[in-house]
Amino acid sequence: MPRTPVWKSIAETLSVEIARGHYKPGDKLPTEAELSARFGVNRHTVRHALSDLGERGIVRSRRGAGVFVQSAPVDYPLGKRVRFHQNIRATGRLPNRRVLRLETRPCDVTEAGVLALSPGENVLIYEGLSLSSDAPVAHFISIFPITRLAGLDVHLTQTTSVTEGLRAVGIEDYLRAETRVTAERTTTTQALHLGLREGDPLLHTVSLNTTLDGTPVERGLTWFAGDRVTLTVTPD
Amino acid sequence: MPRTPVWKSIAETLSVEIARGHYKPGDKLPTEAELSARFGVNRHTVRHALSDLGERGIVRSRRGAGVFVQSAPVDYPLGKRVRFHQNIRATGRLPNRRVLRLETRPCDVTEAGVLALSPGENVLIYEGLSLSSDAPVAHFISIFPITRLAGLDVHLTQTTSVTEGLRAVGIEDYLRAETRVTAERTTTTQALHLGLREGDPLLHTVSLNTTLDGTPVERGLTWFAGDRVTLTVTPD
DNA sequence: GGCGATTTGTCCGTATGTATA
DNA sequence: CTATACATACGGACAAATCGC
Repeated sequence: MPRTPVWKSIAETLSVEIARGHYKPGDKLPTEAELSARFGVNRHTVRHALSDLGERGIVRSRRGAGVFVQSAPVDYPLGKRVRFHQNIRATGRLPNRRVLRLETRPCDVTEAGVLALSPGENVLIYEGLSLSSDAPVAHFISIFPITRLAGLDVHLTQTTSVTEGLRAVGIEDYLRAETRVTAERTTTTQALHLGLREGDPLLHTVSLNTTLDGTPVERGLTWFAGDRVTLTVTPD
Repeated sequence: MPRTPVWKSIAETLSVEIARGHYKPGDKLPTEAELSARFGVNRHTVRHALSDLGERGIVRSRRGAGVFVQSAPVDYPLGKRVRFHQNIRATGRLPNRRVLRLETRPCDVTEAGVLALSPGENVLIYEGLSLSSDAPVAHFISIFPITRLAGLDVHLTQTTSVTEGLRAVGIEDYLRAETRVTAERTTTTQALHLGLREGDPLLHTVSLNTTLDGTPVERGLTWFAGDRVTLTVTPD
């Protein structure tokens, strides 16, 4: 059983403290000397941890000045309305999407049940990456009941916003009916897509969006990079 | 009369041992080689039994790692009121807690801010494990403003329910003001406590409970075993 | 701008445990 | 079993960049 290296646990500790907001973007971390005193290790070991955080884009070091927090996790509120573009823009970042797949195929049994479709009815599969200022924060697969949303596939090739795509096919508003959250490990391909290392933790959500009258419009599967996103729940 | 296949009786034996709690959720079963030695059959026969258990969702095998008991994850709703004992009981399991620490110390700056305390005022630290039918599902640290909840420490030695403890000091009801969710990896000690392997993913929540008039009564840090708990969010 | 203290970057070396050929 | 390679961790020395006075 391989023991986890000291430098790795230090990197994890610091990354969590940054994620908690203990150190905010732009803040200067303690000096390498202070950190090595705090963790009771050699300065080189701290440097190893810091260089790891640097590679992940979490901190950046400036010789003679110090090590500074580069990026903090995005706060991602789960409320009545969950809108990716809005959520990202609210943190002062630029939302974007990279499409990996856009295809139509017959639904399976669970999809039929969740989306209230007849067995074999077609669904639109929309898979891609969610970017926040060019940094990938999530891998998503959206499943739409295309038979009720004719033309959505075309609109999704023209806009990166699901909300806009739905509006173009007549859905003015929609609500988040349920979100289920679990923690998972990255698969190899997800690690590649999200720029993580294999086995890094992910927040996996399974969600259902419906129209105001309760008709399902989207089943969403999303894998958020665990150290780049904080889901927030605030009952109204 | 057709005799029951060997693989089927092996599957039945293992399934009973899991149900008895001999192997708890998250536990690693013996290797296929060990099992084939134990039952005196070929490894392929054991594989047949394990694949049967896998199809029934009782175990899950991970290449290169082993075969693991895959309990159905507990649904854990995050709403206006979040109550551990109620949530677990609602799934037909038996809730319990194991106390690791119960101590009073002066609060730090973040605690003072969150709990609306003066710097240096005392807080009660309540750390332990949350169990669902004896299987550990979470590691928690609760921080209470003990100066406003005199006697809570005594009551928490007599009940495992935070809700009951708070009622005993006059808090009849309390609300979940906010929950923040991130994904992390287990530390070595957490892996030991939760019966997970080092690096396994955790759901980490940071929460705040307040009285009806908004006075903070508990800051909670909780680490849920990622594969044993599903947090559910349903806006009212 | 100059100067010195601070801080990171880079190099030298030593020792240990683990995996692999 | 030996030999080899690699990752980890520690210790020290000095160069280069930065910042405050």
